[in-house]
Amino acid sequence: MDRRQKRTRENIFKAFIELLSKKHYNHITVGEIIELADVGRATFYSHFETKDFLLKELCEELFCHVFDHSGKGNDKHKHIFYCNSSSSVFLHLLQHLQKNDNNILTLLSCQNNELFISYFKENLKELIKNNIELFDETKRKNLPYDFWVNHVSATFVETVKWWLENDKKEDAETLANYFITAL
Amino acid sequence: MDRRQKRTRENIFKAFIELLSKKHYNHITVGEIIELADVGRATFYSHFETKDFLLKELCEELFCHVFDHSGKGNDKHKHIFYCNSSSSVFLHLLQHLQKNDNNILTLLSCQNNELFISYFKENLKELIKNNIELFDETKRKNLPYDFWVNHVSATFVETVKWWLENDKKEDAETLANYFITAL
DNA sequence: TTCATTACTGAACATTTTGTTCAATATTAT
DNA sequence: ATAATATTGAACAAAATGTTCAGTAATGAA
Repeated sequence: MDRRQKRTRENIFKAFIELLSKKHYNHITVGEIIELADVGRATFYSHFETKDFLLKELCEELFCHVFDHSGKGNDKHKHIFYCNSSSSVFLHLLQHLQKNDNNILTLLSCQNNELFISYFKENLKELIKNNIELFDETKRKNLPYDFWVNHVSATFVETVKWWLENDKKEDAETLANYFITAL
Repeated sequence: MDRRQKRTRENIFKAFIELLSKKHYNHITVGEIIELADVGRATFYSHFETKDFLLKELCEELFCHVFDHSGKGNDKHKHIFYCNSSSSVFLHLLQHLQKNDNNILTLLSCQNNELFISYFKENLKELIKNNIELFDETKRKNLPYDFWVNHVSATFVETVKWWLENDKKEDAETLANYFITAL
């Protein structure tokens, strides 16, 4: 890919994330994005059909990168679920979040976090499905599979949201305990 | 209140709900709303400052009505939590939902349900706080109060969402059992 | 280095949507 | 009946969207 394209794309993403951390998605205009990204209007539209598509591509790029489901590639992220207890799974994920890798924490904390929470949750579900045996066996057997996967994923997401809304006071271990206790 | 005002307001709400059930909030224009509601542009803006305010007022009117927290008024809704088990609480609420009272089911099922889910969840929290003793005592004592309230509320909401996304196949009793089992 | 290719620019443009204004009209409560 | 008030519709400015295109700059490959 042409260096110019990559640079433009990154500048737009960066500007978009910065704006998202400050104001509501609906009130961000293409004009603001291109001004902050310092690219021409025509350039923006040659990269992204609309603002909605920009959002979608940002989500896909970020979340697919962090939650790498493919068997290939390096093992940087795949290790996340190579644990033997559900609490250490949570710890690993939290540690990634705390470092604000790929600005995921920024996006999960922003006004429009529902947009990103849903991506986060969907990716979590895949991970949980692949490690379903780590969680309470009795409940798993007494509930529909989809329901249970959704519940574990939702509980995880809610734990993170609660943590974010309470100024991230707790450390990873404490939070992991809350998660496991609630489940 | 002047009959004209009430009628206009109701027409606008009705048109807005109909549009919300068909398309995304962001893509609904004031022009569409007033056309469907059959009111003048100036009239719309004399009632609601912006589309965002229309949304807010709709939410407040609907949810505050169903979840009547005040001690006064008739007992139509207050009875919801006059139960002696958490599963019958859930049954009561589900029964209300199933009747699509005040179009709440329509809104919780629409494309933008996050907007309404958050109102639903906040109102649920209040009800849960007032009936916290109905739920698992061990967990309640081992988790921060806010965390536990949020978890119960979120689990409830997720159960309803799961039900909606799976074409409402289960009956109220089955769903109540899932909720209690997960909790 | 040269050169063909490709991306970016910026300004102009049509179009859509927003939110306001106001004089004329219709409805309401008393 | 009438005074007060809500609605109308049309016109308006302002803002945002998405497109076009000729000119310029950066890039990768030879």
